[in-house]
Amino acid sequence: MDTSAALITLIAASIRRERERTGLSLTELAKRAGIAKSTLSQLESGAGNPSVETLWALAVALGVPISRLIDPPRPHVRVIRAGEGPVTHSERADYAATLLASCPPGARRDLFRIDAEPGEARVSDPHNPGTMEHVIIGPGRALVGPIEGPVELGPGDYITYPGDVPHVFRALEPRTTAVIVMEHV
Amino acid sequence: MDTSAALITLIAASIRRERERTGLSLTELAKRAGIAKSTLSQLESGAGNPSVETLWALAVALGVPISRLIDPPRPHVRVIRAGEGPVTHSERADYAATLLASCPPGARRDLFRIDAEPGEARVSDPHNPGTMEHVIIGPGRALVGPIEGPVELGPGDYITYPGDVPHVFRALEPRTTAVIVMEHV
DNA sequence: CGCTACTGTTCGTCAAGGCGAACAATTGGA
DNA sequence: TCCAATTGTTCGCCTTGACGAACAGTAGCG
Repeated sequence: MDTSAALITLIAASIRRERERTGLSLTELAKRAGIAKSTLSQLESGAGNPSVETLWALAVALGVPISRLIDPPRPHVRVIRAGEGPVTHSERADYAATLLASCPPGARRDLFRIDAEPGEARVSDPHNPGTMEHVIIGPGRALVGPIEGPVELGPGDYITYPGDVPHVFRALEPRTTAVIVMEHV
Repeated sequence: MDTSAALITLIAASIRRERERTGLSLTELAKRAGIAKSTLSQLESGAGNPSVETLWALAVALGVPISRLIDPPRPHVRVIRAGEGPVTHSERADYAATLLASCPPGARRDLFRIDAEPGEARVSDPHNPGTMEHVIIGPGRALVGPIEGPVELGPGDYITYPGDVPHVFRALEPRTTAVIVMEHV
């Protein structure tokens, strides 16, 4: 319906407004996106039901993912204490992954807390194409990354790598913890 | 261009194919989505540049976020060592936020590492509507959450709350660290 | 063998999106 | 002050997406 369309457009308009000080006028944005400024004008005014191509061009020109222009939100406060929560992938004694925030609804990422002990490297099979993983090491040290080139990381270190190739996590010190953000396509 | 459109359609088609065994035919999906099956047929065949309304209806009927039907992937391995990286919001001596992974391109979230010392509570102004924050505490303790009801958290604890209301982060112990995933709409 | 109910396809029609040009309304130098 | 270069708006024209009906291709059952 035009309610959704209106949402989209308003969001796009607000994003542009934020960068208006940096000289991002309606005309300029239309030029960068390669769409008619008349089209953009109508869009921002709340009318219209843009095609994906148009929306795509707009998102690229704005430097934001299309999702930013579309998907709706959801509020809630939730706490999971250390030691609580569902434990997935706990098939081994030296590696426990706690699922903090699962993907649905409305999100594209899974959030895990890792508690690991030194031992065998844990090798993960490739996830869906386009998946990205973000790892932040807490206390401890670990060897993390694609199987063909893992990196040794210490407390506070951060690494990101494609999740659609085999990758590895191997704790190098006792009671090594980490946070993993698994981002789906 | 039709390359992007083709991508979208192919993805949608493959999602449906996955559920074909559960009786999700093209006709059935079109009916549920409230769009003409001719439209869906052309879409899945790779032709067309669907409007947002159409795509929206399709995504809802499939029970997947629109992002799933659109956004492309991106590969890369990147490491930011503790102490390195751009430091934003470091206006205070007792609170430093390091930006690990910024939102564009292709993502909907910002990833921060927080290093904080006990002191004044850091109050964040509301972000864009629909924003969600996920916080995982590393070493230390902190008071985190919406300003009207923050929660005391210890190592490994996790909390999520809306980012579009005023919220607070106050370290309770020296050298408290945390990981914050800020998820945009 | 039909008959039925379904699959997904292609056709013609209508409405709507996207385009460019012409349009007012502001700003900024010279 | 006047001219130039912006701003974002509104107009007709053309293309194209979305629709519904008619279409061919397949099971499944009496």
